[in-house]
Amino acid sequence: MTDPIKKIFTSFSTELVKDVDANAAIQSFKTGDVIIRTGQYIKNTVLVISGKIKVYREDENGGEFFMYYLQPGQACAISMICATKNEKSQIMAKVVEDVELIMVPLPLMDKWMMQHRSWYEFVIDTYRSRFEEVLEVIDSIAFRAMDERLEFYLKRHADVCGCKELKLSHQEIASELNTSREVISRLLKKMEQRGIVALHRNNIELLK
Amino acid sequence: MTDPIKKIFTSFSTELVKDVDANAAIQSFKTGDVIIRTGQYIKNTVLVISGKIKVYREDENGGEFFMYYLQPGQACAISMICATKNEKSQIMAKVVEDVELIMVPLPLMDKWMMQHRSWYEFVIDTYRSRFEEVLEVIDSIAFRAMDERLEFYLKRHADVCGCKELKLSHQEIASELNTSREVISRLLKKMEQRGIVALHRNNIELLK
DNA sequence: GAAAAACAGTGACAATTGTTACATTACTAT
DNA sequence: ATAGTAATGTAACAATTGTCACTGTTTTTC
Repeated sequence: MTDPIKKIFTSFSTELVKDVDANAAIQSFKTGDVIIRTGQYIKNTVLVISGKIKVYREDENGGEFFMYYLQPGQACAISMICATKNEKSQIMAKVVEDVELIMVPLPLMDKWMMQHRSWYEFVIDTYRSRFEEVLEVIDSIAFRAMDERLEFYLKRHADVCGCKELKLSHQEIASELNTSREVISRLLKKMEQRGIVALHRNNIELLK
Repeated sequence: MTDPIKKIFTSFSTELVKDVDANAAIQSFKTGDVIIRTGQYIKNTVLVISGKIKVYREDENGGEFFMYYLQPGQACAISMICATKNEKSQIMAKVVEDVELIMVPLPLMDKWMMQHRSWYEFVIDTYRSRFEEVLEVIDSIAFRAMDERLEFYLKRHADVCGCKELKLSHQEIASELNTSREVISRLLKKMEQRGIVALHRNNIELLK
């Protein structure tokens, strides 16, 4: 197991990798699985070895607002933050591509901060990059209308999947931007007319 | 100087207070001063002794979206995050009530993490509480219409000032919610009709 | 292969928010 | 006291977004 950890979490020191290997459990989830629900207690810090996870903020009425992706080599900042205080999860995380996760038990997360410089830096860097990502999300909702938010949304998805073909239904996009399907259909049509996308069933092709 | 630090940052250990006292500079700012601008490099972690600061996210067109307050006993999470990586500020911070700040130089922020357990916990707790606050902000914009956002905004301000009389102009509120004054005037009038507020010049009185 | 379910397109209209334009009121400074 | 400025009120209209109703198409299921 040491090898893949070393490969994916390149900044980890040799001793840290050993410690991870010795103490952390590997867990697998399938596409569609919900790893953490809002309100659940978090008992582990989650590191992603393979696959993809989408992180959402939920509201009382069942709304699921998409915030960001978690990818191999990354960790869930919320799980770090909550873990240290044994708090409830403020977010919901759903698997969108089968994942293998390293589950680091709560006490170790804390202990390693003092023992391993590279863990400390990884954690701080995770905080920083997530905070920045969340601030960008705020930008997009606070300063932008739905058409620009949609473009921002599609771009982020394309970046993560590394391709121009997004396998998303209009309904799915609408839910994740907290609007209605009709609005998304309308805006996508306009984008198609402007030559930015080509629309197919369950498939949006980015042309630029 | 030791005394006020001890009093305000109650979780700090005696040794930490000594270290802060010996190494950190105290700096004062007046109401209206901008402490950090977007894009500026951050060289210190900022702790608030007295006064109040408002933290904003800016866009290219001069929009200033209000995110949260910083109050005595709190620290700027962004300044911690950026400091460790010597990054540019992603936010703008404005004094709304004369402040005294402790400026902790970048290298110490890091060093103390290893040396002082109480500093470590303070930093982690700052991350956590800011992250949670920012997630709540996302809720309010992602899931709520302007009328509810306005109520949320007014409530937060009342919580911080600890009073029912908010000294805010409609224009000010509009800027901080990134909408127009007319919209705010309109919504406030409706709230007045519902008996939630009483409107005066530069003064909104919360009735419930 | 027929029925059901999921996906997408679209027109009509409602509600909310943004914009323009101007009036009125209340403070401020000299 | 008066001129000037800042703050607020408000009507009318535009633009965006949300909702409803209905259509057609593709995929899935039995």
